[in-house]
Amino acid sequence: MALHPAADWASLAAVQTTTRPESPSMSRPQTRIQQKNSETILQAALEVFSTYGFRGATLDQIAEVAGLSKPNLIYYFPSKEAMHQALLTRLLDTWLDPLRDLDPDGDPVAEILRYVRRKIELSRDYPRESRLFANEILQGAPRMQAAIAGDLKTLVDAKSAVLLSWMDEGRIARLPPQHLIFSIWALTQHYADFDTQVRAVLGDGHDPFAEAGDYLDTLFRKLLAP
Amino acid sequence: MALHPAADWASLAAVQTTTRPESPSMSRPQTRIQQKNSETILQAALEVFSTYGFRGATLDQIAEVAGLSKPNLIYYFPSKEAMHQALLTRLLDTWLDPLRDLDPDGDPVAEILRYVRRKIELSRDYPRESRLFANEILQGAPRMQAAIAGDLKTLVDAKSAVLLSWMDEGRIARLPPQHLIFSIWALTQHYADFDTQVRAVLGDGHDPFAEAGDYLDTLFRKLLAP
DNA sequence: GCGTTTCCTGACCATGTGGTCAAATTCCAA
DNA sequence: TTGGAATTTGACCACATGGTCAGGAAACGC
Repeated sequence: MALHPAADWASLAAVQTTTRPESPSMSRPQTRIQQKNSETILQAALEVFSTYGFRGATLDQIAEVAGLSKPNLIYYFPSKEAMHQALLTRLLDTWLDPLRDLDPDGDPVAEILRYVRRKIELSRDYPRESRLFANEILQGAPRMQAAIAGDLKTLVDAKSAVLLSWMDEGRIARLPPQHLIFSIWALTQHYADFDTQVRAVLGDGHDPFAEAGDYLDTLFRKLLAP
Repeated sequence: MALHPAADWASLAAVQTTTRPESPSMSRPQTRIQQKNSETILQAALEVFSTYGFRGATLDQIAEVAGLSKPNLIYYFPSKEAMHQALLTRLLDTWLDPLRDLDPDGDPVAEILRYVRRKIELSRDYPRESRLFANEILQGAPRMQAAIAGDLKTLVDAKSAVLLSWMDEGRIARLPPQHLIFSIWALTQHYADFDTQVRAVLGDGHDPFAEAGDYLDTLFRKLLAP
């Protein structure tokens, strides 16, 4: 008799700004149908949210893309809000993983270039996720404030310390570490978020992401050279 | 007896994807009241559109921000669409001006750094405009396709040629010129579009735009050095 | 096969939304 | 001061939207 079987409420706490009092922590089993349909719904929701933002997206549209009825969506997720939350939660991990992997014991330039490369690959392979994130931040991060000021800031602070130590050792140029990280985000996500513009300006016969990979490799090599 | 007195239809043609057949090109006079109110409305619309995107914005919200009644909005602009168009049209000029000013006869590095500085200032002083633009492109530029593939591409092509000639003369490093331009856009607009994130990560006691100005100056100096 | 749980949907509802309209009010030149 | 034009708005409309609900259809354990 469990309502909204697929919604993994426990995992939402991470992103939620206001804490829910209850969280029934219901029957976890997840049947195969549940697995499949909630995934279908999330993919459709990602498609629509990433294009129109939270307010601009409609359940009817998501239902159409998912090929399911509107009440069926609500069977799996209690609300539009919940779909959005589920997407954001999942997104944040994917997004931060590459930065987490920055190895303090590795070669500084190689580590940073590897991070840049992985971020470009994320932009190429998951542009909708990138746009979903961009939409959320553009709107002032109303549903991610906590995660940004919390997990994300903590991680950036930690990695900034690593960068600073590399700079102190003279292994890379001395630069404001946070802004260095911002520039990696800006440059890589630009190719996903502004894809339309990039392609229109480049015209035909270009592979934006391949070119971006080379260009950014050069850029950061020159920037980081002590 | 002119309806929608403030809407400057002639100027909209530039951005419009589908060409309007008529365009009455009505009485241009523009009374002081018209001037004031249409400006108030556009400011309010900018505020709301830039935050929620076109579909996420509502006339009621815009009316509330403008301090005017909803029918009064429609008295000045025939539709929500028209407000959006008016904003985009105005925006594009402001946005491209600094790039237009890139002087082929000036000192290459100085010219590019000046462009970067002006773009950062735009981000600092007109963040809403930047976000409006970002929102539009994120959604696939449904209302700016023509302008992007037209005016903007033309301008970028022209300036790319200038950059290439500078590279040929060995005055700046050889780089793909379009991507060089993209990186200027990405890095400068990031500070307006992702302001929330930037501030959350930096924490208190920072002046994001001032720091960005210095950082980007360094970045492009190193990047452009032959 | 059968009872129970899971899954699905047509019909519906309250509210929000873009936009209209007739009438009221304000502005301004003669 | 007054008459016509410009400006403003309350009331309204058709439609879209998020979400509900009662009941039907599959799926599953036995």
